[in-house]
Amino acid sequence: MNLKQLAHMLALSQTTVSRALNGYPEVSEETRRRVVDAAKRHGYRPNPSARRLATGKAGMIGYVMPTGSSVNLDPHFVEFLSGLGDYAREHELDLVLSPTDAEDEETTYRRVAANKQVDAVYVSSPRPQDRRIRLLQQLGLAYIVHGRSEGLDFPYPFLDIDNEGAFHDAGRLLTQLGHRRIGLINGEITQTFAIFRERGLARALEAVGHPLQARRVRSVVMTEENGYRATLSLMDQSESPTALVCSSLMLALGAMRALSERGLSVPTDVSVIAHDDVFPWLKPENFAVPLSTTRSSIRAAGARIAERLAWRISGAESAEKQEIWPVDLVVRGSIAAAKD
Amino acid sequence: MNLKQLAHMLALSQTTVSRALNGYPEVSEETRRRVVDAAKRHGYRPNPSARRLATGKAGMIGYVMPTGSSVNLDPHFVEFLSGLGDYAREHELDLVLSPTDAEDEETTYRRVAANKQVDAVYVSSPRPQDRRIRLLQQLGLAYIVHGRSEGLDFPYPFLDIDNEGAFHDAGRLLTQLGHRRIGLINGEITQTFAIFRERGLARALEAVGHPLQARRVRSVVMTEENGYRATLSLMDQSESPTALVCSSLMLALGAMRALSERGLSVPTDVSVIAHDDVFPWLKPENFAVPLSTTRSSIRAAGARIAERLAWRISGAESAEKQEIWPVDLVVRGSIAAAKD
DNA sequence: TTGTCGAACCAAAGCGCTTTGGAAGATGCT
DNA sequence: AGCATCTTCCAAAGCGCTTTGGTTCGACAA
Repeated sequence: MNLKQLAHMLALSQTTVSRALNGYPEVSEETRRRVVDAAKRHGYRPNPSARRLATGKAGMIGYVMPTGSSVNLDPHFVEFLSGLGDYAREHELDLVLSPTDAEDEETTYRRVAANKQVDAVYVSSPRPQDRRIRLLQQLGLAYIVHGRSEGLDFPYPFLDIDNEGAFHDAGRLLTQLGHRRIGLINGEITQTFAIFRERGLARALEAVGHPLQARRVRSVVMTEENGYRATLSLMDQSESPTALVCSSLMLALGAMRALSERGLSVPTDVSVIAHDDVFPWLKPENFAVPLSTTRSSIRAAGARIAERLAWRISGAESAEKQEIWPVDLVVRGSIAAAKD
Repeated sequence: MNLKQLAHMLALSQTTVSRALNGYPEVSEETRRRVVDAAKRHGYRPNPSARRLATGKAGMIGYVMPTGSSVNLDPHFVEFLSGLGDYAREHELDLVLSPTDAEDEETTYRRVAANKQVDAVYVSSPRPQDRRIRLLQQLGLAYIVHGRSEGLDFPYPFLDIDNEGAFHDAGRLLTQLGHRRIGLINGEITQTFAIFRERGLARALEAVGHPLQARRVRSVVMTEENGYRATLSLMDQSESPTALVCSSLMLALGAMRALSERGLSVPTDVSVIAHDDVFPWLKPENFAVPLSTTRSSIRAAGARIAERLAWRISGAESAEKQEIWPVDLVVRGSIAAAKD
């Protein structure tokens, strides 16, 4: 069933039917009712390709997805996607994933923009001075960044959590408990979120006159194994940390394993705080010792991004809206006062 | 830059340019070279919407993605996606995710089929007599199932791993080690993969005259917490299992926590085997006690599905090809001979 | 020389929608 | 009655491609 057939069946022109369906005013209410009714009855659905060709609007949002043997999409992505889906589902918004060679994202962004298959894209895991953002700006493709870049000389729309504040608060709490030797097991420092977290923790330590020492910081891809290794390397130093802050639950899992392997107990010997993005399948309260966390639902962020993207497309949102979410600090059994 | 402009600039008709670009024979080799060359130089890219409208071919593959507060996309999905991306990237194949209310997937499938936005879809987490498969068959939309259904009266294309064989082998190994009381912590039994796994384990136990007891089986959503709970409930029974088989690493993680909480050590008191879908961020060899696993890369499956989907679209593959991958059984420290 | 055939190219008709630029008829005002 | 003004509808022109159904021209055979 296409427009032509529907129009013919109603003895109306395609113009009128199209307008009736799209809510234009040049149609009498009675006609509109008839049209809408018939469309529903016959299950008419405008062909999106045709519509897109005519209007240039796609009704889809995109994501340029880095892949390749060296790249691992991590589980955060799927949670984010869930959130995106939560919103998109209710608006019949589809999501287009364009896989790309991680080394050459630019080409893919250009292709996506040229194809006009999507109205807007979101960008994740931004780095300082992120080239993708500059490129999108220049290509004129609508976008929103999940996270933040830094050092860009123009305003760009983003949604981020207060990573700095979160890790500052975590650090402050630890210092209040008397900890001075605090270790940080962070994500890759090329990403701004990691930079902000380190900055936050450093600020808290400075406030008590014990700057964060570089030798107590590790920046790694956030896997269990890396958490384990980083922890070992931190604990095997002289003057080892009395507290550990981890950037993800995966890292914390590895940290816990390393600590127990070294015969160190949590929180008696070492306090641990980790950032929790809220996964349904692994919860900090279920760690052998319930884990204190800075918590922010990445799924909620996904839903919010989808919503803003939708607004952005419809022109209801400015291209410069920046949004920063506060982060909860949830105290559980994994922290205690420093021994010495 | 569109076809018209390019054609005009070459002083050729659109027909000829189109044919040259698409490899039709009615064009002299010299002309073709000129055209291809000019197209490349000017960065001409056919507008996909227009092409789609004209041909009906989309050049994209789809996935109807259940979402909603009650649905949790699990981390397997992201690994699968990585694999899909590995292949798709090299073929400029995009992936369209259509989020759907989990209660009403049918509507979404119909929409996807009607929209003709994608040439084919893949179906995951099939159940016995899966209605989606029947629907797709009837809608005439090309598809491949990741996993298997059961009890369908027509042949359908799928890629599955040998879940039955894997858990049979795991069970047989355990029985060979003298275990007779074996517990199974499975995924939701509505899914065929879980059914096959239970079947495999049951077969192995029957072979030694000790049928799998229903009271030693749990079927749960595969989270750490559920693994923990299921393990507790199994171990707190009289005649508790001397060995545990888990359907995922997440479950195994919870199982390990439960066992250690009960003061049971692995493998001395309890042997453990789990299925490993191969995640980069959590590896069985890195468990406190290295975990024996049945292993099959879900990422590889994703890549293979993408490949087959591409063939399917181009008509190079039959609509009935079924493929079953063997599963490795990897022995590590978590299993030992039964004590009694 | 004429007729046939293949190679190489082209004009134009879609694909299914939106949107521009009217047109017809009803209504209001003087 | 005459004219302007809405209201409501329509024909047709795109959007950028593919594909059908030619046409033209040179080569070759008779």
